Amino acid sequence: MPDEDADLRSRLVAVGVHLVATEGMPALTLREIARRAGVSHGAPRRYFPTHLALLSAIAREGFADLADRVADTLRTGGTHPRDRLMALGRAYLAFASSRRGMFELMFRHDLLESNSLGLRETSLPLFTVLVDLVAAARPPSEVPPPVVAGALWANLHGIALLWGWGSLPLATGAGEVDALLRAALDAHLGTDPRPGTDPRPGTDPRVTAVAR
Amino acid sequence: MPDEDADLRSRLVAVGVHLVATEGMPALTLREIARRAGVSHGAPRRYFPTHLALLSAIAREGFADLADRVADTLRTGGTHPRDRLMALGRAYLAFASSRRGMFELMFRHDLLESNSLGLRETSLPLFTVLVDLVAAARPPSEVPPPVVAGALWANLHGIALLWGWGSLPLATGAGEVDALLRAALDAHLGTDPRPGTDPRPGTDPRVTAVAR
DNA sequence: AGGCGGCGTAGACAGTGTCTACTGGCTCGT
DNA sequence: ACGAGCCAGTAGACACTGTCTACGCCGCCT
Repeated sequence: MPDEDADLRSRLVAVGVHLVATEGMPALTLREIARRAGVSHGAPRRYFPTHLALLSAIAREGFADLADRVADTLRTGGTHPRDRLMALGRAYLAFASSRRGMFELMFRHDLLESNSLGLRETSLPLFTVLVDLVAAARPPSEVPPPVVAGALWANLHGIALLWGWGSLPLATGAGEVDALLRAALDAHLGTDPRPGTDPRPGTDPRVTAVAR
Repeated sequence: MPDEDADLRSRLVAVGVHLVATEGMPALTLREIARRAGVSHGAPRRYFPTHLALLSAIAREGFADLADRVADTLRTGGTHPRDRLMALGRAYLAFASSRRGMFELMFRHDLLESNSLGLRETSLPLFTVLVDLVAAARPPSEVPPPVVAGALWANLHGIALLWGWGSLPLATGAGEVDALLRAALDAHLGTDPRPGTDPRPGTDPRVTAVAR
């Protein structure tokens, strides 16, 4: 329930965040948001010149949320870069599955393409975190860390998508997705050289945190 | 220019294919398609109960096109599974970038979620091709080929997406994307053991089956 | 010949995003 | 203290969209 006595601008994006979480992305109508905010359908125009601008503001909130979750996960996670990367990946996938509507909204092409909205800038700090972790977790190589981080992110995002709409026909369980994630890490960073870490997929009890 | 004297059903999807290629996905309005097909806006309802059904038919055409391209690429490509996988990846990325609107349409969540449309079944043969190639290209391991293929596909799809809207801040050139693709292959299959042009002995490319 | 069934038309309806004309109330300058 | 101006929000119009329903028209079959 969004704050009642705040300026309309923040109330609108709060309503939007609440709405996309409960009703899904197609419910993010300009008029519906205005309705739930208790104003007429023309009111948002004072603060957002177009519908996409409002959606972008809501999506920015989503990026902030994701960044917070990743930060929390990294704070409570292990110290080894490998573990931190695994935690980051899990947080990413958990976000994609629990906040599915918001995730869709965040990566809508027509939002990202309108570069005047600063969405790319919003998603960039997350990427730098990933780059740093990759640089720390990987033995030095000739291929620069940002490329590896990009590939890893692409992999992560692809897993989130394909898993999201169930088009990974064989790896549908949460544990299998975790295996997929671990495989991705092994793939891009080389297999984990640490002894005592069981590389067998599916045996990690922390996996269940990802399930919807 | 779609065929003039064909049954309306195929004319509609032909118009849709042409339209999404020239004007982009938001132009795929039911009324606009009907307009370009020279019929009234209610006519498509005879053949497609809803707008999404028509879009799904168009998307199916896209999947068929992608399968054909992949088949062509595999036919003219090298014989080593590694080369074939690289060609497949390039074809996938080329499709995603040249037929961008169609690519968006094909992977729209609301199309994929309506499972009664058989889209998942349409995209499955492509996946099996990938699985076979992965099985042939990779040394035997305890992690099953479908999982590796899934991870590879996720990686591929993620690259296509992130590259598509330019959110891979550092790898924007076509050559760099190719490097990203090669890195993905190295990552999921292990680094290419072939030194130069020397084909690896013992691994015969036994996969020639193609989709459709 | 006549009925009939399918194909396409035309219009209504609710809903959308954008734009414009218009208030009501608040602040601010004099 | 008081009128001017301005600004947030209202209300309605407009061109769209997708869906639904009632209606003709043409050809086919018995």
